[in-house]
Amino acid sequence: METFGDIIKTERESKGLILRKVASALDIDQAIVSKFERGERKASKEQVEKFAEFYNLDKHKLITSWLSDQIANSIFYEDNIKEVLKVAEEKAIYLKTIHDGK
Amino acid sequence: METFGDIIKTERESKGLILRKVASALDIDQAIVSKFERGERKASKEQVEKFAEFYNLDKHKLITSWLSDQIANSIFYEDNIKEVLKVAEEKAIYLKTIHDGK
DNA sequence: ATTAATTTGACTATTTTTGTCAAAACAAAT
DNA sequence: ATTTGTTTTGACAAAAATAGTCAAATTAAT
Repeated sequence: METFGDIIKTERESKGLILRKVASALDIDQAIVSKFERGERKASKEQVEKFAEFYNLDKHKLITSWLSDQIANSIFYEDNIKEVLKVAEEKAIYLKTIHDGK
Repeated sequence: METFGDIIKTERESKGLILRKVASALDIDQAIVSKFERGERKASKEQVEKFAEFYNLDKHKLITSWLSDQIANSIFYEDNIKEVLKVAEEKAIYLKTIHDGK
């Protein structure tokens, strides 16, 4: 249950890199990278992909982590989380079929 | 699997109301109500609650429908929808515990 | 064909998000 | 304990997304 921030922070530390280096390599302000790591700001999908490439992480897994963070943050205060997500899944899969099949 | 828009449109029609009436009762521009019904614009939570009250619908159910629409729209193009939602559920439930328990 | 109802789109205002920067806080090392 | 390196914070401005208003266009009904 790691957040996107946890993942990129752990990865950076395991590689012994400092924020400034990562920031310049990815062309993102280091203050922003710091905020990403602590979940204070939300990265764009493009930025998530940059991190995946830079740290050599599975892009799909990282995006899954990032997307699920956002969804979780948008509904954690609701009291019928499971129901909401169950319905959301049905709808998403339905939308997917008409999207693909269209 | 009804969307929020489907619900409020069906409800309006079953009660034989015209957009203008609903719009004025809820103090929302009729163009916006029309767009809500067709899913072209996203309502705020306050607006969803207004609709629930006006049409005498279960507030939680309507919010569930509205929230799930949004989540579905945000991920339907992903190819691992189920995984994303599974992780999101774990995270949301976790966040809920620290939120409540805090 | 007239009237009524809905939908569309352009426009503005407001809010939210984004990036940038410098200073503050913190940590490590000498 | 002061210097040096790193991370975090917050203020600010620019840019983008969202929201509401309105009138005209379209569609439907009588």
